[in-house]
Amino acid sequence: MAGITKSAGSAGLTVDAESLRAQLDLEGGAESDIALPVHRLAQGAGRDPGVLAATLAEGFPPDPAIARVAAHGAYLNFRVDTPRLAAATLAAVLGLGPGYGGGPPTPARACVEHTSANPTGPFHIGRVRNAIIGDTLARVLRVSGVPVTTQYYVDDMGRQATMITWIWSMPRDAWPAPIRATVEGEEVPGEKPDRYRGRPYPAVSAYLKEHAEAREAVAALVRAIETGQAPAEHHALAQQILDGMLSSLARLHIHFDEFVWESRFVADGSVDRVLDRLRAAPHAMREENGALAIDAAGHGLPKESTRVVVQRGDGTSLYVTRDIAYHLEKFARFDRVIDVLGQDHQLHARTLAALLEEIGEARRPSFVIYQDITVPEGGRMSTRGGSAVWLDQLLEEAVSRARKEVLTRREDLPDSEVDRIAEAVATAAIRYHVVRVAPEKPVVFRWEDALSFEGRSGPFVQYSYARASSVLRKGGADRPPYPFDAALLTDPEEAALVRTLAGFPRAVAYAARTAHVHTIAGYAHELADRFNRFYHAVPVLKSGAERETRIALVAAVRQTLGNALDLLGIAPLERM
RNA sequence: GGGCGCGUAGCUUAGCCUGGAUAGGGCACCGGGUUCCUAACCCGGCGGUCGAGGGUUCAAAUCCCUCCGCGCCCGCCA
Repeated sequence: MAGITKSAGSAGLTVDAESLRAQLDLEGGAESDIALPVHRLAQGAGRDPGVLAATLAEGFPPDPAIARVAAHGAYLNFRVDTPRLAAATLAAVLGLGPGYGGGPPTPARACVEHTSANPTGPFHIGRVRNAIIGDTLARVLRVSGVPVTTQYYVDDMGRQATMITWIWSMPRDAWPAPIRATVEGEEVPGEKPDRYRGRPYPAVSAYLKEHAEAREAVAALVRAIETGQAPAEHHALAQQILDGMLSSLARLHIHFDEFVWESRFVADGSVDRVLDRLRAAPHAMREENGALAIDAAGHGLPKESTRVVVQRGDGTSLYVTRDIAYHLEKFARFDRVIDVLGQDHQLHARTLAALLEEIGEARRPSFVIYQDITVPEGGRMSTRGGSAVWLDQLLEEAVSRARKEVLTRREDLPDSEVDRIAEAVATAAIRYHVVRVAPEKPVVFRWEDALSFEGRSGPFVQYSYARASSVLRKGGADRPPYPFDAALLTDPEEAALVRTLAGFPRAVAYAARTAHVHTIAGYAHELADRFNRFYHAVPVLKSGAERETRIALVAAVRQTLGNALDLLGIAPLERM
């Protein structure tokens, strides 16, 4: 940087280092590691860009970090000094270990709320994107130095959960026939509770559409729950189904720090306090039947959704109102509040923000919105339409395929090890497949894509990690120290690998700043890819004087790959 | 109708915030590579009007406008 300003100075230009920095291309191209297009400078000075680039290259003072400067057309290309970069990078990776890529601790506490699926049945693929994005984001923020608490908001207040209680609190012979049919005949002993208890749900939902008296019964139950008169089994049913869903998520290495039950905000009076504030809000209005609404026009909501009802005519609360209470609590405990939401909740998010403004609350959550996972036939995955694929089904299929893959290449492993590897490979494939796409892009669920173990996949990264582990193992270099002489790393593949390694902290910082966690998946693939190329091009254990140094490089790759896998919630494998 | 998002080779995806040099991967397809550290790998090839049109700019996949197509939402559901 200083070199450029100096060179520009001797060429008779004054340049602002700040604006110059913004123009630098840090990724570089085929010819460079760092590039500077000089068009803008040339234009400002009324010079010819090509000539100016050449002049600047000529006048560039020697810099130990820069091996070579050359003008190429209107571009100034810098090649960094590989040994120097390698020395710094290897020292950082090997010195920091699991901490490489992370940031210093920061005091601002964050809450990441994600998943929060209603406890009404098994977890399906349509919901898994939320869980994977949310969990990955929490991991990325944590290593970036942010103290993160993850929360799962359990809706035990709404109609959905109430429908489960309604049906299960009735004696079985009192169930309407079409609903009863869903649990009879194919009842499986020992079936997961989410599956078993969720079985009647689609039928109940359909039944209610046709039967007003059943709808009224459910509404009465909602009122009872609201006033603390919930049937004894209400909470236990929700907990059972939740436990079933959580055991599936646990296989994807997704866990939560806290579970926040929605009913709490009704029970502790905070919803009432929110309603008091809403009643006093500038745009509150009372509907004919006693319902309370807010005219939220002027808060930037789309035209036809400005009248927001916050309390039903029968006095019961609504989801958005309870959500305000929940957010007020989050604001009291955390400095940053992040909600991971499907795009179908987009309007809810904006409504929430509008209502927070209505009651004079200055703070807002930030939202990570992702598009749905759809089925190939079109449309979202639906339990009722029978298009839902359960996460458990996907896991089962993935494990069975992974097992087959392991067995075709490893006959030497004990069964327990095969199982362990198959499970790890299966979850890697699923997590990677879901997280690799930018959240704003829609994803169509296809079995063959979700179960891919090669190319741009989780298992590919795991494989590279296992390969690096194998090299270290065979080289008798399982543990530090890893002495190295960076001056020996002169092969182009080594240089490229070092540059990729050096880019990890930047990749993590970017993901943390933008919540675009899919970029970590891209980085992991890039590093694995570079390592595989290096592996094929350059001998490690069979090399001569470079052996120690290359072993150190492999150790650094293994460490960084491991750190990236950890961010993705994927288990590293020493062998596979 | 309104709001939000998306549209990049046969399929899939990165890049868009912060405009720069021949738009980067993967799958599929074609051709190679294993007496050698794990072939879930590597090398080469094929394949692109970056949805369409206009504008801004020395320079547009990227910024602005219009249009087209697809998805979601517009409940006293969550």
